[in-house]
Amino acid sequence: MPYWLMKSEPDEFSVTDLEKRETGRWDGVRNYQARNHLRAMQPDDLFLFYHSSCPIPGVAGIGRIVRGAYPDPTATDPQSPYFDPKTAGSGRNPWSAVDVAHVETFAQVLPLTALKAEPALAELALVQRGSRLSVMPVGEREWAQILRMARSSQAI
DNA sequence: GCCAACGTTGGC
DNA sequence: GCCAACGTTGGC
Repeated sequence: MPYWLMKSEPDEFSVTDLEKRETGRWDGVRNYQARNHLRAMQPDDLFLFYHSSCPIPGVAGIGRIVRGAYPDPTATDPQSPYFDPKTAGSGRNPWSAVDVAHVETFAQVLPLTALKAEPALAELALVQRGSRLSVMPVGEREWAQILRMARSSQAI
């Protein structure tokens, strides 16, 4: 089963927000590469919930896909901050959303700095120079490594 | 707030 | 189809 990582600004939508609501819709992705990853997701796939553009960027918890990709309604909703006029005018919606459920909130965020410092994670797309991709696959070995790191940082 | 890196747009 | 200009992402 594939694993994923998805970025969100915690001011907008954090792992604790997801925890409170239990489920949510992951929408607003407006990059084709990221969208293609969304479309590859299947129910029960797990993902790392990454907090970006915040005091401590890093992996904050785990979520699970509960519904595979479907047309992103925010693209055609003029009230949405993710409204895409081009999509709305075209009658065809190229953007995708998935539904997600909360699995776990880490006691502490596993910071990006720790991920970058770990040689076993050198291949991770997240730590590549200049990577801005907001939805990306995570290899099984990397997944296991990141969970180990998250667990051990909680034990401190 | 700065800036590097990247994606997108639009003139030609 | 090229490529400069612009906008966005996201760490620092």
